[in-house]
Amino acid sequence: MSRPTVALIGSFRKHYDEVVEAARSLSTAGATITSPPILPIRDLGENFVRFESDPHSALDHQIQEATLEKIFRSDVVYVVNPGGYIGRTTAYELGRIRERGMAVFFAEEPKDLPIEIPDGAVLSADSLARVVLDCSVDAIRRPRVAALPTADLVVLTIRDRRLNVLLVTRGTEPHRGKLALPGGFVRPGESLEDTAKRELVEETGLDADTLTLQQVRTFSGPDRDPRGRIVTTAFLAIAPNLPNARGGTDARRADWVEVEETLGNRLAFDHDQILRETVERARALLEYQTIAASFCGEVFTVTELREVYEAVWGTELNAQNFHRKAKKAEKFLVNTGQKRTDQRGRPAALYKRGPAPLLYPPMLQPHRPTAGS
Amino acid sequence: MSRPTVALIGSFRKHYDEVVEAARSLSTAGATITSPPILPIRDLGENFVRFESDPHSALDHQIQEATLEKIFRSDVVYVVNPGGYIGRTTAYELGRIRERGMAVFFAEEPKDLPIEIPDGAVLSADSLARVVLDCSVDAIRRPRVAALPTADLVVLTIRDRRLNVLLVTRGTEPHRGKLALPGGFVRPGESLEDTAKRELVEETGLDADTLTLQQVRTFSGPDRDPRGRIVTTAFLAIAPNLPNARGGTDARRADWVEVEETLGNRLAFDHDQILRETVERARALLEYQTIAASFCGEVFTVTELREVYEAVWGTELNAQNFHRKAKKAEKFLVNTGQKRTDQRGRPAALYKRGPAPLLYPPMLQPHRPTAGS
DNA sequence: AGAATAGTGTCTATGAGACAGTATATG
DNA sequence: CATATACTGTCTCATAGACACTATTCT
Repeated sequence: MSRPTVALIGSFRKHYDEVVEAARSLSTAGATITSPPILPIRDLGENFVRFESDPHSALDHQIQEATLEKIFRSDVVYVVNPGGYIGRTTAYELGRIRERGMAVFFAEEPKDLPIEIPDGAVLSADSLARVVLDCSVDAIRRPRVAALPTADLVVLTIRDRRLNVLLVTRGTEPHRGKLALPGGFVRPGESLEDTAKRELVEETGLDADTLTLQQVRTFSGPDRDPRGRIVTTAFLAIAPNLPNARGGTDARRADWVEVEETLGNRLAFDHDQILRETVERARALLEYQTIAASFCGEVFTVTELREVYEAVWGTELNAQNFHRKAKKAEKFLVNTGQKRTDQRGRPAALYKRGPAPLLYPPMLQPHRPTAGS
Repeated sequence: MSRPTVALIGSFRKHYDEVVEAARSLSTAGATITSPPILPIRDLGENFVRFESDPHSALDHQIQEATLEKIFRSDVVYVVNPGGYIGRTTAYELGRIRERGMAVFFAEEPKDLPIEIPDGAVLSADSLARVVLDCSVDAIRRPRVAALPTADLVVLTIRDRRLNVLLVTRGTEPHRGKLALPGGFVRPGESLEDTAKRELVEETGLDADTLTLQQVRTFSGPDRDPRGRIVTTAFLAIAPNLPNARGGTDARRADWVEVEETLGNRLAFDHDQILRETVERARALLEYQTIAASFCGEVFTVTELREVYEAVWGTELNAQNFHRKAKKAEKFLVNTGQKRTDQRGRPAALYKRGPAPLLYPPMLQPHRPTAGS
C-alpha cells in the first residue's frame, strides 16, 4: 500500500509556520503532503499567498483551482487553524471539499463557521498521522469524485423508411453550434429516469408514459466533458413518426437527422459513440422485445411494422414470411378489424399493440457471419 | 412555465437592508425568493443570523444545512455583497454552490476571494430580474444535483453446482453489519469501468483483464442512500470457481453466498434489486454470448460448461443435445487435445475458450410461457 | 384488364429435443 | 464383470426461408 496523502489548508498568510510544522510532522510520520508545496513564499498578498512554484502569469483564481485539484486528489484534508481561525478562502475550500464528501480534520475547533464537526475530527498533526497510518487508514482513504449526473436521450423514429435520430444544435459552449443528443442535468429529487422523462416531454412534446424509455449505458470518462466531471446515462426512446420535430420549450431547435449520415459527422462530446452503441442496442432489442410497434402509431399494418424492422436493421426482409411470423407471435398484435384503404391494392388489416412485452418466438436478424475475435 | 426561483446569499448581519431590497425587486419582477425567508430577524448573532422561522432548538450548522438545501433547489443564486464584501459563511456557501454547477450572480465584483467571475455575472437586482425572466431563463434555470458516483459489483460464480454471488459485510454505517454488494466510490481520474476493475481486484484478487466486466444499469433514486446523493452503476463480473473468497486488502470479509437464498434475505440499500436485475441479465447473456466459459477455469469439459448453464438458468438440460450444440457453435470451444482423468468413467476432452464473443447459433433457454401483461 | 398491395399455402432445409447406442475409464 | 461418465447417431417435430399462389383494391 502506497503512502497516504494529506492536503493542508488554512490561512497560509497568518499561520504559515504552523502549516510547515504540521507538514513536517505528517511527513516524518510517513504521509505525503500534496498541498501546499513546502517552498518559500514569493508573494504574501493581502488575501492570497503565492508560492515560488506558482506560474507568474496565472491569475489568483487559476492558482486556486489548481490547488483545489491537488486537494481533491488527496486522501485526507487537514485544516491548520490556530485559535480556530478560518479565513474566507479556507471557508470556500471547505465548501467545495464538503460537497465531495472527503475526510476533513481540524487542528482546533473551528470558530465562526456553522459547519458540523464530527467527533474525533479535531486532533493534532501527530494524532492525525497516527490515525491516517494506523489501522483506520482504509476508513479514511476515500478521495471521491463528485459528478453532475445527466440523462441523454437517443430518440429514434422512422422517417421515409429510414432510421432517424432527434438532435439539437447546441446554443452554448462547449461545442456551441454542433449537433448533440438532447439531454439535461438531474434536478433535485429526480432519478435519472425522471430526468429522461422530463427531457423527452420537453424535446418532443410526447407523453413519456406511452413511450418505451430504457437505459442503455452510463458514460463516465473523466475527460468526456470540458466543464468538469459530468457522468451521463444514455436512454433509448422510440417514437412514432411525428409530422415535425418541435424544439419544445427550449429555444434550441430539435431536428430529425438520418442515423447513417449522422454517424459520419461529428457530434458534440462523445455523443457519436453513445448514438452508435444505442442504435446497436435497439437492433438487438427488436429481436426479443415487442418495441418495434412503438415506432408506429396507435394502429398500424403489418407492412409498416416490417418497414420498421428493415429500417432499423438496414436489411430487406421477405414480406410473406414476416407477415406469418409477426401474426404468429404470442400477444404481439391485436387485430382491430379495421382496414387501411388509402393506397391502391388490397386494403391492409390494421393492428394495435398486444400486451406481450417480450416477443415469442423472437424475430431473429438474418445471420451475419461472426466477426470472430 | 412556473416562476423562476432565486436564492439570495450574503452577509445578512451586515447588509440585511440590501438583501430585503433585492428580494423586493426580484419579487415584484416575478421571481420567487426561496431563501432567506423575508421575516424579522430574531437573533443577530456575531456571525450567524437566525430568523423567526428557524427552530429554536436547532444548532447553527443544522440551520445552515437547511438553508443550503433551499439554495440547491433554486434556479439561480444571487450574492448580495455591497462593497464587494463576502463573509466566511458566504464563502463556504459559494464553495458548495460552485461544486453543484449552479448559476451564480453578484451584486458587485467580489473582493478578496480567488474565484472566477464570468462576464455578465455582476449585475443589479433589477437587471437580474430581467435576465431571469427574459428569454434567457432557460439558459439559467438549471438547478443541478451533484452526486457521488459509485460502482457496485455483482460477481457471480458456480459453487457446488449452484449460482453464488460475492457479498461483503458492511463495517460502517449505514447498514452496518448487513450484507452488501462490494463496490466503491469513483476516484479522481477514474471512469466507472476503472473503479469497477479496481474494486474487483481488491475484492477477489483476480486479474480484471481476464474477466468479463460489463455494465448492467445505473441506479439513481434520490433516496437510495441515506448519506446523500449517491448514484451507483452495477457491473456484472463472472468468475471461475475460486477455492476461497478473500477479503482483499480491505478489512471487511468477502464471502460467496448462494443467490437463491440471498434473494430472500435483506441486503443493504437497494442491493437486492440490483442483484435481481443483474442475475436476470446474466441469464439472458448466456444465450447469445460466450461468457458461460468465464465461469470455468482455463480449460474445462463440456459437462462443466453444461453445469454452468444449469446453475444460472436453474434448469436441467439434456446432456447429449447440449454436447452437440456446444461443439457446433462457431469458434466457441477449442479442443486442447488433453483429457480429464480424475473421475471414473470415460475421460472427458478438455476445451478452452474460442475467440468468438457471440454465440452462434445461440443456446436458447427452454421456453417459459410468456408472462403476458 | 392490368397493376399494386395484402395475405396464405406449401415445399425444403435446418435445428431442437428425445433417446438408443457406442466408447472408455474405474473398481 | 458392473458401473459411471463421455460422446455419437438417428428419428421426429417445429420453425425459417423461398416462392408459388390467391385476394382485394385502384386506375
